[in-house]
Amino acid sequence: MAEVARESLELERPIVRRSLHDELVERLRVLITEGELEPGVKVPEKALCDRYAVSRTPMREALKVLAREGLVELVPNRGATVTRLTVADLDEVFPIMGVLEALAGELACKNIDDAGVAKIERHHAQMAQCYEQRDLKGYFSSNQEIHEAISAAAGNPTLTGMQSALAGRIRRARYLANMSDARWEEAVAEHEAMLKALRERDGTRLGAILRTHLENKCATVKDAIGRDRSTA
Amino acid sequence: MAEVARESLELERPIVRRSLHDELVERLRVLITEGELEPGVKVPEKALCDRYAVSRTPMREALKVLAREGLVELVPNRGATVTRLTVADLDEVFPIMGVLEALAGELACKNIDDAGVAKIERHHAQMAQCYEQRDLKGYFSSNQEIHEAISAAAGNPTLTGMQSALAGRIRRARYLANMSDARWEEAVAEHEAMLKALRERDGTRLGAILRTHLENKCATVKDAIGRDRSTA
DNA sequence: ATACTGAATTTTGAATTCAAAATGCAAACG
DNA sequence: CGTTTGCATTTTGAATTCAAAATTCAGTAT
Repeated sequence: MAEVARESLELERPIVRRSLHDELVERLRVLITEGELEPGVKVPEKALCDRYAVSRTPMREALKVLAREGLVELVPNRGATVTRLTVADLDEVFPIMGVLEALAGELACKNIDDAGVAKIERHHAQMAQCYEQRDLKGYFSSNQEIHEAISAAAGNPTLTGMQSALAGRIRRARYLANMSDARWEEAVAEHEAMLKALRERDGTRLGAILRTHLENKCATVKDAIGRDRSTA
Repeated sequence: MAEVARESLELERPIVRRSLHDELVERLRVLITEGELEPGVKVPEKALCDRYAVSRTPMREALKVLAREGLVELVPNRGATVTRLTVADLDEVFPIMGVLEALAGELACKNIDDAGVAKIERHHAQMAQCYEQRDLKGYFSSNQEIHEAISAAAGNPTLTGMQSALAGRIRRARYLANMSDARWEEAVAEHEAMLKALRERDGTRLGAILRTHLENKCATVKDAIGRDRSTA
């Protein structure tokens, strides 16, 4: 009978059909953060429509969303431009990132299990190795994974979402090429302290470390931007 | 000569012509926070288009933006529904609000001038008076003005924007009708402490007070929601 | 009577169309 | 020779149109 068949059917997650505009939001975000669309330039709506073979409707919906994220600026009747990243922007964004990461750290200490800590330990080891080899690219990559892992461990999707939105806004500063040896060493030391606090589940201390870590990072990035006018 | 005329022209702020979709975002936000569009119901796209005499294009753009703000949920091919506000949501949002307000408080202490403090003192007096008269509506109103004034004094538009987005998300809980006398008294005491810290420009203390203030508020709101199933 | 089937209707996503605004450009004027 | 003015072109905002998907509902079979 029908009953049996119905109960034997497992509940699978529904096939995710994404809307065009959702897809576009992601694609455009990449274009901007990767630097293909440079700060200050007008977003070529028509050209992008051709490129992705979509009409202007979903493209414009995507631009509205990106505007809200702060990646582009929408001037009525004059289209979209990629927002410039100024030093003032960094001074606005980094302190916020700081308190959000601190909160994430606190929550992570409350919720994380040993397996979670172990995972972060592995990322940390990876990062330390990159530091030894002066592999800046690899260092940044595992560094990001650590911060994302902490955020995930906090178990607060809203928080994680806000963090990634802010991170996206400043990622464009391709400061990757710029980090003094002294600062780099300091950053690694800060990460050691983080890991220790996390092992001990000391949320307050981890939060404080993360916040100053971000403050220092802000100074570093501002410094890099000051030298490289192309991002401003 | 032309020079003279040109220099005599003052630089005025440009006439703001808002796009339809921008206007709609605000209107819809009000509909949702004021409760005309109740949590859980499907957003009647067609009806709203008729109501505001616009076509579906700007309406859908507005819904995309609201979805990103978390006020509506967009399911592909199934339209928009007003997001329900669950206790879990509050547990996510309030801690974030807490650290953002704390940061705003810290920054405000750094930047605010005496006139700014005086303005907040006035709101505070107003609020205290409402408390004496047990005027809950008025109390909430001046309460909100105080928090907004602190945020404004922080001088960080990004921060203020994030705060108002989060506030909008939880404002719908019309917990206005629910606040125990004991909690109310406590809240007023917390506000007294805030004002004192602000007068003394003690950012760290103000931040800490704001954060616990929000934590307490969260407990109160959760309590109210627990009783009133219509919001959940 | 109840549960399934399938066609009609409605709703949604996206392309196209249309009007208004901005931009570019060249001719006219000082 | 440099400005300014008016026109043509392009770009933008919004309405309309069209196709695909979901929903509704009547009819059928069990």
